[in-house]
Amino acid sequence: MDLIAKTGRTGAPAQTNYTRLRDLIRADIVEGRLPSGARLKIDEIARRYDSSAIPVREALQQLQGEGVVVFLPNRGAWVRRVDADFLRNIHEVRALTEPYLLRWFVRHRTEAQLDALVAAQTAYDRSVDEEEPARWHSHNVVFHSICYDGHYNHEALAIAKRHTELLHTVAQKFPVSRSRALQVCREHWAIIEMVRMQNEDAAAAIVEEHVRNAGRHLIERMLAADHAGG
Amino acid sequence: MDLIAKTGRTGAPAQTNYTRLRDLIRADIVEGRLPSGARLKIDEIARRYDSSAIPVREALQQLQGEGVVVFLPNRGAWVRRVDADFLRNIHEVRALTEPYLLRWFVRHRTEAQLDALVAAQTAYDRSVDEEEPARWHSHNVVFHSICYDGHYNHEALAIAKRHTELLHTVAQKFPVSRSRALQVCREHWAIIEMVRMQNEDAAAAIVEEHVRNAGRHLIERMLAADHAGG
DNA sequence: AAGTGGTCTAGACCACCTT
DNA sequence: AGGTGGTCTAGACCACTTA
Repeated sequence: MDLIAKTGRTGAPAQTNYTRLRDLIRADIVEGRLPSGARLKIDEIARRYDSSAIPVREALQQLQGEGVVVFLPNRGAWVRRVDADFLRNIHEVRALTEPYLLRWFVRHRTEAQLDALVAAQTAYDRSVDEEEPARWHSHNVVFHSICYDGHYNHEALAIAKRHTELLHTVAQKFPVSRSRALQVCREHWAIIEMVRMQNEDAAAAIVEEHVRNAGRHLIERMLAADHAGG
Repeated sequence: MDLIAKTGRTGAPAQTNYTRLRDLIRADIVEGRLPSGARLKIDEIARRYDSSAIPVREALQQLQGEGVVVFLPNRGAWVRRVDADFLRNIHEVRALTEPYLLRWFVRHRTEAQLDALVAAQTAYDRSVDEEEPARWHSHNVVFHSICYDGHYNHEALAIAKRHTELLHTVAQKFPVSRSRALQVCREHWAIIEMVRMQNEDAAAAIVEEHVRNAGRHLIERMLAADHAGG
């Protein structure tokens, strides 16, 4: 009973305590429950998730590898602080990798994938009208997942995934404006059109600009909130 | 005495045992003393570096984050196995990031940096004539370090550094042919010329081709060695 | 069904910060 | 000097593998 409660094991465990903790802590960081810059005291976290020091440390080490946690030897761990420079940096990398990833999708997409993309974007459109800003972003994630998930280059995907996770933490805190959300939808439809036409170069160019716009908007939002005294 | 021997601490320690182990193990992997695919048994490694289980595990977790070690929960750790697919994948990413990194260097280089680049390449030229193949690669690393090290984008640099490390492990095992080394030198001189002329687009185009050539050659060498029964 | 080796617990140790 | 909290040791535990 205790064991099941602690490890979440139901009967077929190939999961260890530290992988479980890693996933829980990552979710708490990505969703903003452990905010940017928060100190991660080992005992505190161990109590929070009903565990102990070593598995917590291992989880944090893995998360450091993913870039969401920072360790200072003998000084402890923190949630990585995301500032404007960092956002600019990862958007410049995204402006390289996302066109690259998209090109392969344009060449190898199936009709079913195209349909899924249209459906996802239709849901996004509706979300902007009907849901609150904090929920818009998950539609964005879905849209890009459809484009990239099947790519053969797992190293590039790992980089993209890391960026997506880190951006999620910020997107929660600084949701896009309504006008930007509408622009995102237009950009997505433009991408869909080029995917439909199998125009690889045009699709790549649009998504590159799309990423740059996203970066600019997010940084503006963050700086505005900071100056307002957030 | 024992403490100093164990931790390498001389009097001003801001280093922990696991960071020391991480650096030692990484060096052993990168230099090929712990070969691709090797099983990393915790107790064995602990004895090898005169330590114990927990610091070894932490070191290995960090190295997993860097991509040179792979963990399977409850199954242990291995030196990441580098195959042809993996090499193709990271070269495709490098073909994106290196032109990006080089562009900034072309715009912001100093005269002193240009001189350093010429000196480094001159040493490389000489090395191909005078040193054994296994030593050529370090000149390559120096050349690219000069171009990239000052870049503001630390996230892009981290990606590049990770790739450089992983490639070093393979470069040790499959040194380039003499003819390819000579071609590398020509490509480097072409890059230098464009850096001198501050022709950003041309420099980017050359380095992209340079990376693609390097990837092709390395994969060919690896496959040839594998078929020969490596 | 025993062995191997990865994982975790409790508690000691010790680096760093504050007073 | 004392306190906080990160790091490490010894040993128990337990998942997975081989026979």
